[in-house]
Amino acid sequence: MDERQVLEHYLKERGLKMTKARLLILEAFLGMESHVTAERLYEAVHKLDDGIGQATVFRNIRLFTDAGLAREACRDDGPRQYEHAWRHAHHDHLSCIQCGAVIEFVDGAIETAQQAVYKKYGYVPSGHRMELFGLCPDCAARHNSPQT
Amino acid sequence: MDERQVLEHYLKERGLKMTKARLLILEAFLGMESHVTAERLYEAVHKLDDGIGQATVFRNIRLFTDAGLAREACRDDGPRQYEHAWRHAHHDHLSCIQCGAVIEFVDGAIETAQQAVYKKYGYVPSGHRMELFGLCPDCAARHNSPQT
DNA sequence: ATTGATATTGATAATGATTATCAATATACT
DNA sequence: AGTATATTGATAATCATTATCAATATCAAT
Ligand SMILES: [Mn+2]
Ligand SMILES: [Mn+2]
Ligand SMILES: [Zn+2]
Ligand SMILES: [Zn+2]
Repeated sequence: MDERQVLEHYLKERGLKMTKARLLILEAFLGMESHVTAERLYEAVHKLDDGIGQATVFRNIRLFTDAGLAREACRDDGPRQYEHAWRHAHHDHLSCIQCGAVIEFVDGAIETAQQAVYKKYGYVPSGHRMELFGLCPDCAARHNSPQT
Repeated sequence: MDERQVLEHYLKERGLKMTKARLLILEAFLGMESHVTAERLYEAVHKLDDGIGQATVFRNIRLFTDAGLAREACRDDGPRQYEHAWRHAHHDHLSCIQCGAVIEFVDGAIETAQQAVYKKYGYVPSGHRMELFGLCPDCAARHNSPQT
């Protein structure tokens, strides 16, 4: 089952309709790298068909999220960021506060410890978001030897 | 060194001035429980002195953050949330997606594992943010027995 | 205490991101 | 093809926050 089929199934299931715009936005999204903002997605879509309004892009990336094709990535501030969710497993982020470089990772020990926290407080897990901030190796080096 | 002294020190250090409004907003903030929004802080301040504008509240809670008296709490969406930072150690959040109940916790195993992740990728740690989502015990119970 | 340089304030406009509104149109069943 | 209704694009509205700016308060030096 590929992304288009997932969407078609999701739509049919609740009486929604497939449209030219919807499909185009999906294709644009699939062709972009992770951490896409609605604005950047709109720009990409606009190149393929300049008749598509940006409200439609906002509406549909949101729909894709409900359908399980996209998910909101960590964002500290600024516009919402989306990443692919279909066949893209959960992961957390390690971000450089200087240059913005982002590493995606999964750490077994952390995931296990998180389950223990849920258990301790009697909560039923539904998901989590974790972002580690720091200086990437390059920025750290530049930081320690400013103009040597 | 109490909060007021911290602020005074921070101000003097960079040629800024202490004002009536500034002090009032600080006192209001200190008198409120964690996870305060600028709007709620403004309401509290307004009761003490209705001549204080809300831009001033926005400006000063931001200043407190720079001064190390406040810090931004996790927020998924909606207005920015602040919590006390002076003599309030780092912690993470476990939130109920149904009723919004929030538990603050620190887990040694997670903190240790996070350091290992930093090391693995050669990043210099500067902080992190983690929020676990789920159903609190009450909401989970209500969810399993809707109207029994 | 008076002065003077300047940081601060309150009111309000502006911004940025997202959502709501709505008439026109496209879609998908029959 | 006909029909009910979901969708669209344009645009207005909303929400949280920041910028602008003239008037005022602060504070270190006289
Ligand atoms: Mn990611
Ligand atoms: Mn907290
Ligand atoms: Zn970097
Ligand atoms: Zn709950």
